[in-house]
Amino acid sequence: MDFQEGFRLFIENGKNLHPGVSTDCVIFGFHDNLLKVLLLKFKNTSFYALPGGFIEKDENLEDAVRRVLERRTGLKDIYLEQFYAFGDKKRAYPDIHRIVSESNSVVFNPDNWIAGRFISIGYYALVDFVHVKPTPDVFSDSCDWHDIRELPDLVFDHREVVDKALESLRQMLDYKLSAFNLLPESFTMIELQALYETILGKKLVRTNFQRKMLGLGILERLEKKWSGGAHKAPYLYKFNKNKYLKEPD
Amino acid sequence: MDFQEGFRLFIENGKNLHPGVSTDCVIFGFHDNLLKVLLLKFKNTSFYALPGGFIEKDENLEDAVRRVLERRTGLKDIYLEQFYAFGDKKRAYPDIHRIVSESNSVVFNPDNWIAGRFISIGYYALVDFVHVKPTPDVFSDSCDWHDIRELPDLVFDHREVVDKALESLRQMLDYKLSAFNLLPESFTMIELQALYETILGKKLVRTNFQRKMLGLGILERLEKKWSGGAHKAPYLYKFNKNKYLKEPD
DNA sequence: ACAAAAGTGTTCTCCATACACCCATGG
DNA sequence: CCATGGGTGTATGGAGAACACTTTTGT
Repeated sequence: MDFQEGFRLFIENGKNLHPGVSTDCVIFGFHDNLLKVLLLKFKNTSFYALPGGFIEKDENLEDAVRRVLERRTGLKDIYLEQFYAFGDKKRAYPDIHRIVSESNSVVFNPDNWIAGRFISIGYYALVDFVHVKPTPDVFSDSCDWHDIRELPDLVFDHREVVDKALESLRQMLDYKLSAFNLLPESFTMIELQALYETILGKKLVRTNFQRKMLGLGILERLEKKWSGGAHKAPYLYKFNKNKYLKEPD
Repeated sequence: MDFQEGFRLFIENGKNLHPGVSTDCVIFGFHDNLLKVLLLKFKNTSFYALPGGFIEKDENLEDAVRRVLERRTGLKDIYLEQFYAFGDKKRAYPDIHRIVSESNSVVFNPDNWIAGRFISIGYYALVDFVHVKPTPDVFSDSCDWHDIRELPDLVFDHREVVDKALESLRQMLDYKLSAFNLLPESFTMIELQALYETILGKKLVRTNFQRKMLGLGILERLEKKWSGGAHKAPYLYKFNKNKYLKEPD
């Protein structure tokens, strides 16, 4: 489906949506020791934006977010945290929607509901990079990972949304032990440490980090890995959800 | 103004409001060593509810909350934290609105916008109990403090909202040092400790508590207090905002 | 004198940090 | 052998909890 037809259907569907509210998703992934965020680029523009969407009239807020996530990543059962509701009165962007529309030969009506103000609920998601199949929507010509330290300019207030998401992620890292959701099913200690270092933006001492992680009693050691390097093969670990659920609170 | 006229005007004003979104305010106060919450009781019913409201079309989300807070408490410049957005699809309560209306001789139209679903942004506020003048709105015959441990049944999902607010308050207590907002300008160490104990729901050791608080370097000691008891008068302390702003982050 | 408030000292545990060092193993 | 991974030991410092004890001061 092309942009024009997609836009027509999208706007028509407005009457089936819960009014006044949108969602923004900061989807974090981890690859090559870099923390990445999934961004869409609007067709025929250089406008980058976070994935997001709207809530259907008979749909739970979180389900609406999961629907968006599944479409952009191909994944169900994603780790998700709500982190903030953005409610500034300036959150209406008719100009951007107009430019995007006109860049795709669509005449934009400024009375269109999409041009109005939305209060947006921000969620961040943690996904296993290798399982994600980034999938653009009809309005985007790309859906790609971007290093969080080198994001392009973002439309709307999405830069602020990303910053707040990262801040929340950092704060919750130890408390919710959510980092494992960014790794594959099995991973090495070195990989886990690299992930923590990347998220927190600082070096950690290997021995202490390993003691701490193993001390949590939530890791299960599997067999060895690799036969590539000229050295000892690292152990593989797996996050044990059962052990995690026993302890906290 | 009576309920009927108020209701008519309120409903008419719907077109000036941002659609689909409401706000809920958990206003905490501290008195007689009890943590209290401000509740409204709908006129001629036994329905208790949190103060809350809607956002005007050209109004910031947080400003909308402050507008409600000022009307219910008489206070500006209230300490405020957003803690959660409630987005369940079942958040529409036509029956309750109908009963409230009919209890006040208003014929309720189920197509009325107020009967629809709202996504509600939850805020908690911390106020100085003695400065608050609880003020009911046209739909309420009382606006009163209630001990958080003995709340009456609440309408809508407001019980869940209160619980989540208290949880957030507890988590943020040390991090944001927000408890001082629940006390008068000046207070004694004993009062401060009682406040912490009430919020956290556990006893604290006096000596350690005082060392910790004084060690934060954010308290300013004033002159003495009292001449009531047959004993030494306690010091009065004041929260020093300047010292607080220097340290954190 | 008494009672409440305030302060000091000490001990323990737990945790994070830091660093030195050893062992294992695959080529 | 040596590079990498994995592990132990140990010292330090800080926070917090527990408790004993002293000092201050208003009536």
